Amino acid sequence: MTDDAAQPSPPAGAPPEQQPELPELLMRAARTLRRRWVAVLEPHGLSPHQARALRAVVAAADGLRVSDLAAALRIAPRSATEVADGLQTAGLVVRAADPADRRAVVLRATDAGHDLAAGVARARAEDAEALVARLDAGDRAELARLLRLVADDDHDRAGGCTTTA
Amino acid sequence: MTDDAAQPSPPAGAPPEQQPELPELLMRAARTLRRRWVAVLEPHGLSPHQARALRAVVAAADGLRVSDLAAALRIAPRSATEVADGLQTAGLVVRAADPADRRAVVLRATDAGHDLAAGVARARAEDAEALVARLDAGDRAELARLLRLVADDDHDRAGGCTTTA
DNA sequence: ACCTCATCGTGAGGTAGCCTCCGCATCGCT
DNA sequence: AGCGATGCGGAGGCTACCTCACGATGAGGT
Repeated sequence: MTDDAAQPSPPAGAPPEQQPELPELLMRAARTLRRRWVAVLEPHGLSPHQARALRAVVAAADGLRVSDLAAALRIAPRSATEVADGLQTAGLVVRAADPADRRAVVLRATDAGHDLAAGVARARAEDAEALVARLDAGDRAELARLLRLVADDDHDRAGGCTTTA
Repeated sequence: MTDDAAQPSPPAGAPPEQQPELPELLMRAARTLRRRWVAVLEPHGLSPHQARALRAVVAAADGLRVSDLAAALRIAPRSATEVADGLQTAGLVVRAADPADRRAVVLRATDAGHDLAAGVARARAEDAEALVARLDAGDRAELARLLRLVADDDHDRAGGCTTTA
């Protein structure tokens, strides 16, 4: 009777002994990705979270409410106020009254905000390109397919990056 | 009420844009994984970081120095002290004098610590198994191969989880 | 018209997790 | 010895979250 009870490592010598490694490998790849993403952001003076927020604001043609920003970032509304503060202090967004609802405040990207968002998007695309350049087209498609299988229970659609926990 | 929010990908633009999806997909899969990992940990009352720390302590047969814990967690030595405090408060580790160096403090897992670590490892393995159950053996091997290609510039080997930006 | 309740943004205050600077005991070397 | 280097931890600070409370506003009922 081989000891197979809750044993993380498969019997030595067996070829298929990488399953337990898979999750770790995935986390490692993700870590690599995030490290690069942070590195891309750094020269622009943005945190990953700020970058996500800026992207959301830029994407909203007619302004983004603070509460919508909170939803986009998956944080409490109160915390979104702080993120907005940061972006505003950096001159990337401005607050304006929502004509449709005087309680609300809409965030709108300034020219600098648009420029920075575009620059970041470009830099990020370049970096992503560099990263996946090691894979040929078939591999990319295959990887995408497999990742989709693993990730499909993730019901969120926020793009970009992970925020920590 | 405005459900505009963030638009993930603007289809208009550069033609060859399948790659930008890949990194995002990867991050999403990683997020899924981490969410599950946290869920596994929660009933045990551990944070991901504590779990990593406990694992490191348990793995060190003759005790782990605080500074080594810091290295394992990639945090400042001072911060490792705090992590150790948490584990000690939870009764999972004890501090003892290092017979070889009276400056040093070695952390040693208590029985409870060993038990909990074993339980967590089992739960995690089960969960990981459940997650990759969607893939057949060939897919797993393929995914592992592709992830290795993407992750190879990551020079650390810490398992489990990420945090920190 | 008015009253009530939900919603919006934010001030106040709290927590977790990290950091640096510093001090103290101890090592290792000369 | 003497002295710089090393290992922990106290003090204090930062960031990024959170909840609770509040004033202003919007929307619906009567």
